[in-house]
Parts: sequence; C-alpha cells; structure tokens
Amino acid sequence: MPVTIKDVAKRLKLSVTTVSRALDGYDDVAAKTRERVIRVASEMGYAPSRAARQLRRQKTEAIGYIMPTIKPRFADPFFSEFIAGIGDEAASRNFDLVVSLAPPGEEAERAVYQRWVQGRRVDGIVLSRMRVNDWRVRYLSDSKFPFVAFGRTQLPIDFPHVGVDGESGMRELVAHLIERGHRRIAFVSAPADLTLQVDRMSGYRSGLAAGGIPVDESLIVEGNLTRDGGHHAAQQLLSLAKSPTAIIGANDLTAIGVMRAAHERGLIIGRDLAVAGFDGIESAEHTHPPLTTLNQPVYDIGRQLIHMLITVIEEGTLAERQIMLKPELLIRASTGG
Amino acid sequence: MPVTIKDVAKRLKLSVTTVSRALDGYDDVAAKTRERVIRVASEMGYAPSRAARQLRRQKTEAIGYIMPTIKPRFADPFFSEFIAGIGDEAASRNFDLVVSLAPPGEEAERAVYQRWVQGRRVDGIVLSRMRVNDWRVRYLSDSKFPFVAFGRTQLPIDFPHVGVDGESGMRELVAHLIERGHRRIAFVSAPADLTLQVDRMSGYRSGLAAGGIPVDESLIVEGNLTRDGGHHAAQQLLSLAKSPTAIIGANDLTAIGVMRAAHERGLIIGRDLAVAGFDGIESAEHTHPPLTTLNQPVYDIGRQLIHMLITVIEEGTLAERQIMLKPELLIRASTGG
DNA sequence: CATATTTCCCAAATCGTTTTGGAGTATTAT
DNA sequence: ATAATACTCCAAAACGATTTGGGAAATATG
Repeated sequence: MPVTIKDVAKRLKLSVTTVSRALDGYDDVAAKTRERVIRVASEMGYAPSRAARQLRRQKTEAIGYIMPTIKPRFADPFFSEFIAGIGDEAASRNFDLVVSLAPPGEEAERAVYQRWVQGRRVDGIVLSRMRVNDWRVRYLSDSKFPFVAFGRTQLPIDFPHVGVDGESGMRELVAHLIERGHRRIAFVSAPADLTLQVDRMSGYRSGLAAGGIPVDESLIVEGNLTRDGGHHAAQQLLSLAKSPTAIIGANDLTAIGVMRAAHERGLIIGRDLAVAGFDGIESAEHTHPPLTTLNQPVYDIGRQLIHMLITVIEEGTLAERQIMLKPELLIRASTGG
Repeated sequence: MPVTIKDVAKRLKLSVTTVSRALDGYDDVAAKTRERVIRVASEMGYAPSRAARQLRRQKTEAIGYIMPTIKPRFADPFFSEFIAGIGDEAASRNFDLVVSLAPPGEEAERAVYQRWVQGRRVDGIVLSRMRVNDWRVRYLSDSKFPFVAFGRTQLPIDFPHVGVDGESGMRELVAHLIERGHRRIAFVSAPADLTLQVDRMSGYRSGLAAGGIPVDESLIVEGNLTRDGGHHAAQQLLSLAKSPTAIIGANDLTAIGVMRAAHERGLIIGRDLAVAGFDGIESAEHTHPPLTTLNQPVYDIGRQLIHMLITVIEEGTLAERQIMLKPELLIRASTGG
C-alpha cells in the first residue's frame, strides 16, 4: 500500500493541509517547514494519488487520442510519427497521453469517445483522419469538450485545427509530372468519406485541368491508404489497355504498394512508370528508387496540436485557431528525377 | 458540468446506493427498478466518473507503456506494431492504455515510472527494449508493482515476459548465409546494453563458429537500431580493404540503412552483397529487393503480454510466466534467395 | 397466527486529495 | 502599551463514486 499524504503528515506531526500546501508551493507555509516537508515526503517516496487529485481538482492532466484503425492491426508509420509528436509534447507539459484504438465510424468508436467524455477520463481529445461529415466533431462540439484536430471537415463548425493543403500540394505534384511529359496520370484514391481524399482528389483534378489534360475516370481507382490497397489498385491500372505512365497514391503507403506491383511486372520505376505519394514517411526515402512525395511535418504538427489543446484547456480560448500548412514537394527518383 | 450519480438518483427518487448497485448488476435490486435505473441513466447520458471510481476501488483499469525513445523523435515501425497489439487487447478488455515517451536510462525516464507507480496512475506496466541490467525491473519488482516485459534481462529476478530467441534465430540466419557461400559476414550491432544485442550477437558468433569461420572483429561495427546507424556502419564496412559479402543488421531498420549505403555504391543487393535484418517489419517486404529477415510476431506478442498483465493484476498470479518464441526466418531476395 | 426468511432499499463511511475560512502567535506601527 | 498587521498553521468540507451493515416490508414456514 502506497504512502499517502496522511502518512507524511503524521510523520511530520503536521496537518495534511500544511503538507499539501507546502508541496504545492503556497506561500503561507514557513520556508523551514516547507523544506522539511519536501525532504521527508521525497524520503518516504510520496507521490499524490492521481485519482484523488483528479477528483478534487476536476481535471485529469491527461489528453486522449483514439487511433482510427481497422482491426486486426494497423501499420501506418504516419501514426507512430503522430503519436511521437503528441506524446513528446504532452510529456513535456506533464500531461499523460491516453490512447485507445477503435475502428472508424462504428459503434465501438462512439462508445470510447462517450466513455472518455462522460467519464471525464481526459481533459481534451486529439482527432485525426478527419471525415467530411465527422460525427466526432459534432459530438465534441455539442458537449463543449475541448478538442483539436489534424485536418478539417466540411461541417459548418469552427474548431481549432492544423491542416495541410492537400489540394495545392497535389496540384503541384501533377504539374511536376506533366512537366516531365506525362499525360496519362492515374490516381489511387482513399476512402471517399475522408477530408484528405476530397482535398487531394480535387487537387489532382484541378492539376490536370491546369495542364489541359481531360480527366480519364478509368485512371482513378479506389484504394484504402494501405500498401495492399495500392498494390491491388496498381494491378488493375497496369492491366488497362491504355495504362498510365504515372501513378499517384493518396498516401505513401499506397504508393509503395503501387511500386511493388510495378516491380512484379518488371517495370523500372522512374523510367517505365512514375510513382508518387503523399505524407513523407521516412521509409519513402528508402524505397528503391526513393519515392517522390509531398512531405507533411507530422511530428511537428502533433506537437503543435497538443500545444493548442492545452491552451484551450487551460485558458479556455485560443488566438490562432486554424493553421494551414503547405506540404513540401520532395522530388526523388521515382518520378524520374 | 457532467451528470453525476446523484443527479440520476434524484431524478429517480432513489438513493445513490441503489443506483450504483443497479448499474453494477447486484442482485439485491428489483428487476423493475434496475430497468428503470438503466433507462434513465442512459437517457441522462450518465457515465461514472473515472476518478471517483478509481479512488474508491483503488484501481485504475489502465495500463501503462513508456516508449524508450530518443528525442526528438522515433520512427521504428516496431513501436506501431507493438502499440497496436497492446492497445487492441487492452481496449477489448476495457482497459485504457496510457503512454508516455522517455529517453532510456535517463533521469526523466525514472521520473515517469515513479510518478506512475507512486501515484497509482496505472494498474500495471508493459516494458520493452529490455536492458541486460535493467533498473526498471529492479524498481518495479521491489515495488511489487505488476508488470510484464517483451524480452529478458540478465538480472536474477523472475518476472513474466515473452521473449524471442534471438540467438537461435541469428544462428539460423548465419547458417543460411554460409550455405549460400558467404565467408565474410559482417554484423551491425545494437547498443551493447540491450538484451537483444547480447542475444543476437551471440547467435552471430556461434553461427560463425558452427560454420567453422573465425570471427573477424573488424566486421562487427556498432549501430543504433536506426536507418542512419545502419547506413553509417555500412559505409564503414564497404570501404574496408577486405569488405564483407554479407551484412546482417541487428534489426530491419539497420538493414534498410545498409541497403541504402550499398545502393549508393552501385552494388546490386542479392548479387554483389547479401543483406539481412531482424524483426519482420512490414516495410521489409517492400524494399528493393525484399529483405531477408527473422520475423517476430510483434502484434501478437503485444496482445499476449496484455493478457498476461491483466491476469497478474486481477488474479495476482500467473501460470505460464515465461514464454520463449522462435523467430521465423523469412528468406527473400536480399540474400540472393 | 407467530416467526423466519427473503426481497428490496438506504444512510453513512470511505478512498486521498485540495480548498475554504479561520485561529493563534509574533511582529510592527501608533 | 495597544492596535493593527503579518506569519503560520489547521479543522472540516468538498470531489463522486462504491461498499458495509443494516432495516422495513413482503413472503414463506411451522
């Protein structure tokens, strides 16, 4: 049984009040007493009970993140980057990070959010992989629960978030490919309910338009942001009668799957086929050849989001509520660079 | 302000006791009453305060994991796999997963562990990346705090863990390379204080011995489990007068860095140089050429560990305390397969 | 009919903190 | 010397649940 504040008080022949106040740095306890308290408390290995403190203070000093992941596993390095970012920043502010996993859109997901919000499990929540019509935003906003998000929605709700301009990024990428001489540029998309899909797709389309190339719908096939999805889609694209000379993946994982399918057909990437992705995950540097991609600083965005969230939690308000970043086009050998 | 059990009781004109017991499924409340309670409680959106419940029950229904990661970021897909495993299993048992990050071995790390243990922040802790002389094991064991680990230590302390036999795995891998005709087989190691390093290194040595090949110490260079570490080490190895024909990385990330260095020198992997890793991360399937590796089922090990941990927490004891798995040698094109 | 046994409910104590509202002393000002 | 002003400290009341130990009413038993 761990040592409580009462044990410390008894040992010091002081009241728990004084011990508590000494430890919390109030100035109504004599310097000498405070010293004694601090020394003895640490000698006894005292640390306040989180539960008791939370109950009394009505806050948890914890922030929550629910990974929108499909069972039975996920493996997108995007998430490790992101968790590293939010985890580092949270830790440095002495907040705990509580994570759970739930399949997006289903009942289970709703249950976790509700448990955390109603049960006051965390002080705030971080959202990612936003959907165009995202019930999480409606729910948290209705509940007046502090939250921030990586990405936007199409709801008429104003909330703090950091976004990456997928549209302009894609436009730039398409321009790059056109400039390299490509005319048949395919796109392996993400699930249609994701905001990132809407943005990136529209960038793809407007990029083609800007280059005077009509959109060929047969060159757009749906993936699911995984390697296998990209692999699958590419097989389909590459067996087309008029197959594409360039394929863009909605994210890097997709692009890596595309590269694999191309390899299997004996195509030399960068020469026979251009491939590009979106995200800038580290392993995209190490594919063969290295993958052209649109880099987004996921780690830093994570930190930034936590910073914003803690401000909202502590101040109740936030100056700069919406931040829009431009992804950086990294041209590498996979597009013949 | 969220709805408390008192609000529910008042609305129902019942005592909080009865509401609490009805919700908790005690049989000393009339079926009809229970129904009413459940209905109204859910109508009002009541969920018990975690903090209050924790305080009273003296347990948190949360388990902790502290990623041993070097600032300012980490990117080993190993961790996403692992978190997915422990997260999924924890979620399915209705436990929360609390994560933090701390640089291994430093004061900050100790501080987090102490806060969690003394502050009764979590009911149990999962350890990974074990060190041969791991203070965490001593500390948790001394504190009689429930924990499980992925990997062993060399301390004379008995604790529940799942291990992967890195030694026999490496031996098998070395045998495979020797059989392919390699005689100059290099090893890019991990930091020396890690158990996995001791195991894998000793498998490397005994594998060579079994093949009648004397160990050439110049072919052993230290890495740090990252791509850059592998890249660096390989540059050194490949500029040796008598450079190796095969390089084994202590993990897949290292091996991927090695491949990159080889590419840069114009070597064709699988023909001019064999490369192999350890871990079986997903991106090892997608390198060019695909990477030979020793696969360990990280996701399943994570689930298994949580299962063990929750058993320890709830029953106080555990039948099968030590589990040793054999890694599976996946021979792919990077070793000329 | 009197007594035992269920059945169903509740008041109060408890978990370990923080916070509120003083209450004694000692010091300073008048 | 007295009043005013610090300094220090503390008892008791929260916070929101769960659990203990009954108690009253309804039902069963002899």
